[in-house]
Amino acid sequence: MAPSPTGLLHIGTARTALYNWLFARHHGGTFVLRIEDSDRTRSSQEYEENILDGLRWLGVEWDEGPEVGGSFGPYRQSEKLARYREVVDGLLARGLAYPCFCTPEELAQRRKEMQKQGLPPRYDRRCRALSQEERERLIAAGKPHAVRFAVPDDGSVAWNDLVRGEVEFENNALDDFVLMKADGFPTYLLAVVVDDHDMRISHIIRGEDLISATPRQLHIYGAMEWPRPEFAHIPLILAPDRSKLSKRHGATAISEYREMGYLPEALANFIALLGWSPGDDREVMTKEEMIEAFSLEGIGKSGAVFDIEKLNWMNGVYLRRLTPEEYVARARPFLEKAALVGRACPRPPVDDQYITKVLLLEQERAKTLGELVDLVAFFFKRPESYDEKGERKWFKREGAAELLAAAEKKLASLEPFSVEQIEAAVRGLAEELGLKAGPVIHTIRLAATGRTKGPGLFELLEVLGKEEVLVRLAAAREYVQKAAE
RNA sequence: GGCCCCAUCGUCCAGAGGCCUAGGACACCGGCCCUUCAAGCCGGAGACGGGGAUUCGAAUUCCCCUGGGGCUACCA
Repeated sequence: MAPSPTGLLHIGTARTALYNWLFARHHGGTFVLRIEDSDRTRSSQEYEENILDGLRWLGVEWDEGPEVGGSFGPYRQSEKLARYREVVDGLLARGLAYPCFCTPEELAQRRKEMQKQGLPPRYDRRCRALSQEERERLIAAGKPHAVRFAVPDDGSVAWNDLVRGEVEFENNALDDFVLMKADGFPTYLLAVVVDDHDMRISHIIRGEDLISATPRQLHIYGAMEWPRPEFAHIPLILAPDRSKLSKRHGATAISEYREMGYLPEALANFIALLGWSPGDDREVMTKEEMIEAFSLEGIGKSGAVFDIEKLNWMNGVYLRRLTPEEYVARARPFLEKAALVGRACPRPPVDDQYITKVLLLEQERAKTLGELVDLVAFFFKRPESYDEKGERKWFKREGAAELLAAAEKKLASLEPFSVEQIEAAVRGLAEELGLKAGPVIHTIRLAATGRTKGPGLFELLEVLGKEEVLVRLAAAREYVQKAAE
């Protein structure tokens, strides 16, 4: 797996890494990570860290690569420039590659003209025709140049793609592609081949967007007389409009999902299923199960739309399966980040026990840890307003203020302030008022939380504590009375 | 435009000639449970892009069309 650090770890890249990892684990192979930083203008340390962090967070551990080492390093292309130079010089010496003195500006200009004439925009190979003397003269004169691969005029290249089957490209459809840029950095095409060979890579599993890079890579293997690895091109992850998923479609970085409160195991599980299936109807699977079931045959050929709804569902499943301890440990940082913990509500004291109770009360409802923050906010902050619809339905009712006053009185005398006691009190109150339990419960809920939805009322009130409940009930009562005037 | 790839419910997958009156999951709709929401349970609606061909028989094989996507840089 060889991501280039020119952006945050993308969902697609993460899935490719996951497939590589599952494949390696399934077959007892070695999963190699390499940083493809051959574009020095776009690569950055920050992105590299984001990628490494993201992969580790997802549980995709590499056996060889940056930070862990290995016997076939370096694992960063910027650190092995001399090696690429050596390969290029060999190709140059054998006439399989040639220096090109055309400037990027000239090339762009010619491309534009060809397009205008309705021709495919290709390199005209003019530097291929230069004589040896001319080349030496230009090089001696210090003219900057790139090195291009001399693609044969006819014939074709083909390979048996492990996902797609037989794929073939005609040579005459191929440009004389650049192997080394004028700045001495290799292009992707050269670097991957050299690295894959040096690192003894047996299988290359990558996105379909690189399928057209394959014939050119194959030519380099041929020219170097190196054994070819196997190729498997997996379909792309699509946006809802079925185009390649990109930033304009919303969150595409793994780190963004992490920040939103998705669990790594849920995200990994979901992403794995985008384009792969174990062959049966299993969906929620552990890493071990996926490793066991993984095969390239199980990978589909068509692009998969990233459906956030299903991810949300799956995240909810994982959230609910967490043990209380794990769940609280993972959720807490989100509360802290939202500054809910540590500030606000005077009573009861916001301590570990309180936080745990609050969190557990909402475990079933949250789809993400980020969403959880909103769900539990009222446990830390008194309601500043009341749900509009709820207000119309419960507060504008005849006798709402009286109901709240009666509830205050009744709850004030409870000892202990427990679920059972509260339930008995509230139900008793309904009876006294000649009402069904529903209206009473809903009115109290709105008063205590500002909301119409949430955990069971009795449980919620117990956690909030008597004192706090009474304060809120009084505030709501006053609010209702004032609104009635 | 050229080259390459793809084509089953709205979405993700199952299906590798008869087991398919096409199965599962998300979403959607209805019901149950119930103090609300959520969860859970039960049920419903919903697809083989079109046309040829091969075959006793095609979602599954072949061809054409159509549609979608990717690539087309001294990016990767």
